[in-house]
Amino acid sequence: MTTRTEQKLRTRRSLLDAALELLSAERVYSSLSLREVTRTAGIAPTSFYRHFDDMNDLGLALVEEAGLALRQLLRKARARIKEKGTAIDTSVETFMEYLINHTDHFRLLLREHTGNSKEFRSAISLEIEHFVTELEEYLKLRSGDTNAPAITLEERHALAEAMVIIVFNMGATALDSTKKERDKILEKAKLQLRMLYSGAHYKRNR
Amino acid sequence: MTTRTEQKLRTRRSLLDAALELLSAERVYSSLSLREVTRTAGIAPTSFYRHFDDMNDLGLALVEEAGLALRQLLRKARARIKEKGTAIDTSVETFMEYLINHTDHFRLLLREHTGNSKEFRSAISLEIEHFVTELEEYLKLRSGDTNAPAITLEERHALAEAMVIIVFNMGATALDSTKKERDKILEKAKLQLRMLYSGAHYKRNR
DNA sequence: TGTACATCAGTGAACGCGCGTTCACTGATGTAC
DNA sequence: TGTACATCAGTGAACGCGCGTTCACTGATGTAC
Repeated sequence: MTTRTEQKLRTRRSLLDAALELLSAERVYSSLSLREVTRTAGIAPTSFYRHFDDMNDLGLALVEEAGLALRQLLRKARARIKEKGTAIDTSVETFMEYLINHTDHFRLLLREHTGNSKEFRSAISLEIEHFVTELEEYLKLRSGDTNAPAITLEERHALAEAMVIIVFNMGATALDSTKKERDKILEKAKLQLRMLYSGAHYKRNR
Repeated sequence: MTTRTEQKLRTRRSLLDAALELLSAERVYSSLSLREVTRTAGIAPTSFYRHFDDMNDLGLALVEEAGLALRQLLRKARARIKEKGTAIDTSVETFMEYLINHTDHFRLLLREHTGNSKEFRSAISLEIEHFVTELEEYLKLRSGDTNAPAITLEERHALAEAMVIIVFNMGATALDSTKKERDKILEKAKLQLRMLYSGAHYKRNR
């Protein structure tokens, strides 16, 4: 790679990083301004257009990165479960670990699900749906190993979705919490996931 | 009440309504401008200050109204359950009914949980927590009537919270859906709630 | 290797725009006597 | 009931500000020969 191309990529990176940095508890992506991002990145406002069409375009690039982190997380969690065997605990803990190491990207996924361009929202929904589908398949595969009663396809989908909703909600809450609060949030989420899992498999008539 | 006071209240109302109207799938509260709201309400920008300190102040008034709707919903749901007996179905259906009749207020509660002033976010969290607490107490009361095994206080809290998360998530998804999609979303939520409920009471070791 | 030209990331000036907020005002409504 | 004064919701002009975007430019890097 030539020097010029490398430099361009570095500038692009600093724009992405600047946007991530500006996202915080108080700020929502749609409230970031182009000038603010270039200011934070240390370049002229006009240079922005050498890298992205507009702020929406930059946002989509960030969602893609966040999706990448999410898929990495899935791989990591699967590997760990294979090793340790405790599916729910391991998953939730791995999720929390990623949350802490990729706080800014996760912020985007967990809370920008609303109020941006249609394209932006769909991109995020897609990442989340992918996550649900993966969990669904994992549950299906796993159902062979365990002696739990089989469940229907529809039930499995509802279960996977509910689990993801709980985990993402946990994530959104944990994002702006202290270490101590996070541990409580983590334990609560594990409990809720266990309720869902066993409720899905061992239903009773009320 | 004097004519002048009545007129002032009517103008205030039209400001609140204008803000609600401007909230939609694409817009987030923090992206609304004061001038835009006054324009929609049909008054001069400067008149805004006769009613609210700033947009944040107006937002808080809206959250309060939304909270009121939420408490009404709780009362209605309780009354209906007493009558019909099917707790989960009735609750979810009542929620959906309110969602449709108070779409704009619910939009605020369901998705402005993030990215506004601290005061604003706390106000919304408070309403949601109130909802959780009410559900918790209902579950406690109900536990006497049913022959389900007792659960701990901690479990009951986690259960109530998870149920509210699922219901609110259902609401957020339903907000921008067609009637047909809404019915599917409704049934899925019922299923997920049943999983939670029975999982909480009839746990098994995996 | 050296030279002449092409490319293109980054720039600074400039634009028109909508914003929040202030201010002194107006004129209808309300109140005191 | 009639009059004189007080209140105050709503206004229009004006402000300074940050915004997104355009444009012609510069000068370092890359390429052809």
